[in-house]
Amino acid sequence: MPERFYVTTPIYYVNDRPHIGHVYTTTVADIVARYERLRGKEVFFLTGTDEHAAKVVDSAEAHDMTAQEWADRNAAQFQKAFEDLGMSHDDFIRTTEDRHKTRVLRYVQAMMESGDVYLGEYEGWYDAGQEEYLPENKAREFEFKSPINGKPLVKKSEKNYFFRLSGYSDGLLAHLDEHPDFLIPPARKNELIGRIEEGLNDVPISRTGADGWGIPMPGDETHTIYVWIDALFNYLTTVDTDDRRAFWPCTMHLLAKDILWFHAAIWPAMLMALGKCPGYEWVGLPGQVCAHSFWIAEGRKMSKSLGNFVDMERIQDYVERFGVDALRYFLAGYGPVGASDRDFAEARFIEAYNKELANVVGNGVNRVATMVGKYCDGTLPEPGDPVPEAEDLRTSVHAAYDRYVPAMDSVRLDQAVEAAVDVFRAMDVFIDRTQPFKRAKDPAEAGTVRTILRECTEAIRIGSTLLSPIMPERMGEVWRRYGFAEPAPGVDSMAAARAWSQVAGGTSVEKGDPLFARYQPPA
RNA sequence: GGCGGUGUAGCUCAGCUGGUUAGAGCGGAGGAUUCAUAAACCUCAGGUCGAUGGUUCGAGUCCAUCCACCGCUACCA
Repeated sequence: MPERFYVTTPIYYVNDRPHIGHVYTTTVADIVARYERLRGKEVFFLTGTDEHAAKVVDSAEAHDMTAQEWADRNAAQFQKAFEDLGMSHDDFIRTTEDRHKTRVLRYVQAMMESGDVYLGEYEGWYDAGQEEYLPENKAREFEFKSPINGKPLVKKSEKNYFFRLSGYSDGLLAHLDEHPDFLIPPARKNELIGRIEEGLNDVPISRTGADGWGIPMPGDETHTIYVWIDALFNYLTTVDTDDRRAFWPCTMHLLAKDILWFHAAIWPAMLMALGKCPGYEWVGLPGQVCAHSFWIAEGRKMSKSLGNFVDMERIQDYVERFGVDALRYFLAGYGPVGASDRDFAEARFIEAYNKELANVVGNGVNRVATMVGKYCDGTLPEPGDPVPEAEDLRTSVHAAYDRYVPAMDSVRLDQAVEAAVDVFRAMDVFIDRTQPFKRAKDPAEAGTVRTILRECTEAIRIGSTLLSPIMPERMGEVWRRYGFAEPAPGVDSMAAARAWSQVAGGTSVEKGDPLFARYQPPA
């Protein structure tokens, strides 16, 4: 029975246009999913759309559509974007689907019966645009206008259903203490603990006047389940089926830092509450919440007012110029996976592309293929005479491998990428030291040339395996050219790849076009 | 206001529990080579390690204070 691995992205707000933020989180999830599949695990990778916000109704009206039509149209844009980028998600959940709605109802019903959801009264300043209440002090700070769109806040008092978050601060703190890796990066965990220790209030989880859009509170049609609560449950509803239930608890939730509180405080508390209900004993807490930071665009914060979002059009432009895999490489290697924001800047992209992908990885693959072609008639030779420098190569490659695995396991994609590229750097150094191209002129050295090229081939096999979750298409092409076996599902191909001397001689090696053609900026 | 973080060569950053002349990559300069994508290779950076004051035989590396910026959060108006 293979180990299971369940990874999620947030479900994306269907009123948004897909942009670099969505693409980034989903790409990171995709890389994690591919890596874990390579580890031989049974992976379930989920993404989707969050559709029950009241603003969806407004936007639909503005476009002369029904809310459902509008949601359909926009959800399709996300689906297309992820499809175009080759994401390997196993399912795409939409909160307007019956399979989601029916289960959310059951969960909330159960928590009402257990007393963790109760009817109470809430008074506050409501921001209709954000569908959020602001506490009195906060509202005053913004002069009773929405901090987002500047529209006046509305003083509202209403009966609401509340979730008893206040009852879970000890439970949350204990969980964070017992599971040090529950929330990464560590800086976020400190923030979270600090905030929990300041005290937790119960949170309203329903609103009124939703006009039939959204999921009604069980037994009270006048209330609709607050969209955030509805949305969080997607992680559970999608796998709450007989054949998928074993994927719960979710292994990893990936998300951006702005929605950390919902995922690392409210969501786990809700799961604790639900897990106490009869029939839901199987509902445990997710293994890890991984909160990355933001991309900024060419040094400036992305904002609607600046209109400088890196949108799909711009992303497509990068894909056309550099390829999807190069985009993935940049996102992984230079992205805000840690606690600080990163700059999506063309100059950084081109530098990474030329210096690492073209000059090191692509060039290395090409370099060896050419030599095999010239010195061995394009056929991978059997090893020949010993070459002492090979020991250094193996040591370097294994050291890189051993840095890569823990980096991937902790979602430090930047470090993982660097380690993987180091394999190719080590191979370059090895070639420079041993100079097979000089030895090739001396017939007495034919045996060492064969050995050198075989060693290089091993390095390429291992390096391409490490890079394959990040650049599946290009690394697949390397495997094809060199005749390497494709990783088989269900076995830990990553662990197996570490061993040396796995490539059989006698297979032909194809040179092919440059893997990553050097990019010349238009002068 | 509180808590936390960051501030190291032109740029992007490494520097774990304090210890020989403070590192890498990129950019820039020179050289060498030809197996490779006009690329890969070698050499070259004398930078108050944000500021000041401490602890110590010895501090980017610990302590205090201050400055700048960032994050979470509170409060006042």
